[in-house]
Amino acid sequence: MRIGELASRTGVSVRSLRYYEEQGLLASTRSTSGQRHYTDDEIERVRFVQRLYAAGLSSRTIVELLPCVDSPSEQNSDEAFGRLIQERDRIDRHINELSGARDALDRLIDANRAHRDRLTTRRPQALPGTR
Amino acid sequence: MRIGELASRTGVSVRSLRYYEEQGLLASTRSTSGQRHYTDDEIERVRFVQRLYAAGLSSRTIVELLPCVDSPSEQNSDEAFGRLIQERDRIDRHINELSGARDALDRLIDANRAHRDRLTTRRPQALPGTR
DNA sequence: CTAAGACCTGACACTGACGTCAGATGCAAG
DNA sequence: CTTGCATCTGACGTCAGTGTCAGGTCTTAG
Repeated sequence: MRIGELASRTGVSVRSLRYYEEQGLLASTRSTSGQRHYTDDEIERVRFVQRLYAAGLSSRTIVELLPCVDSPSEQNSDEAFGRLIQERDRIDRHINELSGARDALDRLIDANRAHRDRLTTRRPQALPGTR
Repeated sequence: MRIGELASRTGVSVRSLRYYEEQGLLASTRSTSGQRHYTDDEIERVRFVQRLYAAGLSSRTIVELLPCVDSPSEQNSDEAFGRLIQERDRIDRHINELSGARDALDRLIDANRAHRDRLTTRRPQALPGTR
């Protein structure tokens, strides 16, 4: 398939796909005229990359752990494997941060809701004399 | 305290503190010569803001829900309260995304470790307790 | 008083993933 | 063949939080 189809099937913009290739995240074969062609496998690849992006990894970091993705059977450089572990742990810590922030918001929500409820129980739903 | 002390006590750069003020996230009183002065309360405020930044909220968004932080006892605009709920849910969804990514990395780690173990079982010394 | 260091404002630089535009070429349909 | 859309490369724009520099003022120790 060509780049437009890959874009629409993954929900990723054409611009981004070209960027991924530029960063070494995505490969394509080229027709004689220079147009990119992809196999269905690339769909998975794009989704995987998207997922890591969403998890806060940079393209540089993703590139560094691609050896573990593309040939886990070979003895990949310890560097790549180390990155993998490192990023997993970073995500773990990030999840904890987010949980903390969510809890803080939850407390705020409760505090605010308490006051709101006091209003709405006295005057059920909406002020009658407004306007 | 002055801005330098607030910076060192929160671990946030002086530049950032001024930026926070510019964005309406942080208040300061000014001495006659124009220098910023803070009370201890601002330490908490800065940490709160940092926490929300870490959770992916933009300064604009944080500003929008500050009414709920600063005066939860008043009936704040539904808009601010709505934002609060909305951001809480966004964080929740983000946590799920991250969990998915982490699981994907875990699977990769296992796959790679399997091959590595085959090497390391021949030559002991391995990674003993690396989960 | 003086020197050093903290602080002030204002401005520009940077990063990274992408949007967007321009100008050229490719390709399928009428 | 032509028309029109897809694609190509290359370049510049964006956004947000922050670094950093310049040129000036304030504060405090000695």
